[in-house]
Amino acid sequence: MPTNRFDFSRCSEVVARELIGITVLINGVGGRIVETEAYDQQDAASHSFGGQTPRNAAMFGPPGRAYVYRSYGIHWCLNFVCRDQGHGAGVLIRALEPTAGMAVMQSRRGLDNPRLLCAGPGRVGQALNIDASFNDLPLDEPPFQLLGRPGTEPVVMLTGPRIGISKAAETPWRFGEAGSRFLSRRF
DNA sequence: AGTATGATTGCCT
DNA sequence: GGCAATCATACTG
Repeated sequence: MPTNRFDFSRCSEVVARELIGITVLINGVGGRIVETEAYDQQDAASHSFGGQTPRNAAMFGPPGRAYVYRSYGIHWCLNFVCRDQGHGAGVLIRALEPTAGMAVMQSRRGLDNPRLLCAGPGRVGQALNIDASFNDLPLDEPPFQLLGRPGTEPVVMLTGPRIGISKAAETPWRFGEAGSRFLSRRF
C-alpha cells in the first residue's frame, strides 16, 4: 500500500536517487518523479553553499519539507529538504511523469502534450501551481502527498551532470529514470 | 539538431 | 548592479 512516510534524514544524493519512481501530488494533482538533482551545503552550486539566508532558510530547517525558490525571476521550483536539520541540503524535482489531474495541469500549462507538462523544474512548478506559499510546508501533510516506497518498482537509473549551473558543474548529481519520455533533457 | 535571446524579480555582493 | 538550479520562441545549418 502507498505510504506518506519517506525518510528524508539522509544525504541529498541518496534521497535524490530514491525519489525516482515516487509519486508526488499537490491537492491530488501531479505524477511520478522521473528526474531529480541533489544539492548540499558543501556544494558550490547549491543555494545553501554560502550559509543560511532568508531565501534559503527552509533548506536549513527540518528534513521532509518543501524548499521553493523563484528561478530567473519567472519560475517556481520545488525542492525536498533532506539530511539533518542545519545541513542545508535538498533535492530539486526536475521532472514528473504526469499521472493525476491531467486536465488541470494541461489548463495551467496551456498545453495538451503530456510529454511537456512536467518536463523541467519550471514546468513542474507551473503544472502543480507552486508558489512561495508552499515554501517550508511539510511533505507528509496536505496539500502534499507522497505515494510509493523506494525500491518497490525496479527503476533503471541514469546519472549525469546537473543542468543550468556554472559551479561544480561536473558533479554527477542528476538522476533520472532510463527510458522515460518525460525527462527534461536527455542524459 | 543546435544555438541564440528575451522575459522578469528577489536576493546577495 | 549583477546574477540566477528556466522556458519558449526564433533563428541557422
